[in-house]
Amino acid sequence: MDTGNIAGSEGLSARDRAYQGVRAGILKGEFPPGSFIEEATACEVTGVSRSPVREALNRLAAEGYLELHRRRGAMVRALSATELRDLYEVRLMVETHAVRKICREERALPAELLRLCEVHEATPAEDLLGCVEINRLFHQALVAAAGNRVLVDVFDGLQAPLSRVAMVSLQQGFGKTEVIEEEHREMIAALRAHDEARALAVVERHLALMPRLQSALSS
Amino acid sequence: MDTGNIAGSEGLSARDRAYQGVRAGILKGEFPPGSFIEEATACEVTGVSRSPVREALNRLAAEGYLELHRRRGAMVRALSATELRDLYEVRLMVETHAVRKICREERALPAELLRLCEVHEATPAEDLLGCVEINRLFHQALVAAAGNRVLVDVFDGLQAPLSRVAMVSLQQGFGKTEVIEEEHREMIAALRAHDEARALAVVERHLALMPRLQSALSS
DNA sequence: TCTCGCTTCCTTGTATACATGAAGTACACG
DNA sequence: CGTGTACTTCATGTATACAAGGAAGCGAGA
Repeated sequence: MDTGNIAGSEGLSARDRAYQGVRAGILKGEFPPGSFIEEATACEVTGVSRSPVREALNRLAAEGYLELHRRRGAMVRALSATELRDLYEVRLMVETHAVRKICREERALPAELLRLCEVHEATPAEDLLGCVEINRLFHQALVAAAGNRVLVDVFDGLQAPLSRVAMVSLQQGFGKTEVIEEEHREMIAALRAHDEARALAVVERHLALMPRLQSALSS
Repeated sequence: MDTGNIAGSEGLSARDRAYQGVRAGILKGEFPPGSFIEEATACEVTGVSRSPVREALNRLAAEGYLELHRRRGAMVRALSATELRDLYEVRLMVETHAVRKICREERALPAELLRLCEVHEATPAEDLLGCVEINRLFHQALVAAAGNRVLVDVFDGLQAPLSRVAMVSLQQGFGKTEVIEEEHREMIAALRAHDEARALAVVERHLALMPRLQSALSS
């Protein structure tokens, strides 16, 4: 039953191994959109039995990676252009709300935001995965600064499907990482000054770049 | 193994029976907030085995009813005043966004909205569950009219935790159902006229009533 | 009597066996 | 040759058996 110990799987529960294994397979394109993942297949790939695999598939379905058809199995969902647009519209709504709240209530900015900028600057542009993660953390911290836990949960829920295009986005050369970092700094400055109009402008400009990759969606 | 056939459970999968059974227990207060629900208990209550029960508990945890502690079990979550406020803040954000979009893009209103008003009028005020459901459907249809599927998903995600207080809310006498229906009609009129300011005012007034029940939250 | 440690039990986590129902195929009939 | 039906097969849905870890209770020693 030992499949050779996936790196970093020490101490993780079988369910988490199954989740990460299947998720990675989807992200890498080993399970192309539209294809069905049978439980037995997921078991072989991840090296765990059906019980944890089923829980993992359920979770992946809840996060939008899969579509569960009763007695048919788990189909890998394709991200349609429409859905991508909808996702970014909601994301813009969430971040806009967060920024407005931060400015109006003059909330203190967490040191985390500035720290992430430093980390970003110190990260080589070649490290795509690293930049994507830092960018995600920045926006998450921004939303968290609004002080609404539910809002953060909603934002996190959007991240799962968006993570599927984030890497593609950067690989395709959209959103140069230096530009992103610069805009993050500008955002911090605007928020510090409680300049709502300017902060909103930055958010809109920053997020407007993303949906362009609709054209790169054929994968 | 036959526990006497819960009403309306014909044809439902064991997982759904488990889900509805445990959920009903939480809503009815048979599992008070803070208490732990053991899998074996859920099995006895719902009459299914542990496999579907586990899936049901996972789903309930994802919806915010339960809090899963590793190797400790499923604790019934209490809705704190803070969380309730956060939920309504996000809900207001979502509905505001939907209303703005409907007005600006001059979207057609689905006949569903008006139909729900008629149904609401025809429903006796004593039928609390019915009124709650109609109200939920109205707001869901309103959000759906914005034409963003992801937005609807987010809205639906808010409903699960809010359903726990909706009934209490009406029982306590907040939000007389006639007032609610009248405001729904006013909302429709404003949207028809693409009167953004008026529609937004109605939304805010309509939702502002709800968080008052924070005081009735001790249950 | 209090505290430390061990043991035991009970819970969750995981694996596997069994049931059920659907989909695909092959054969027979029109 | 096309179509319909019945059978076979196989994936999912469900139940149960096994493993492992933690918490509570009990006992012994200080």
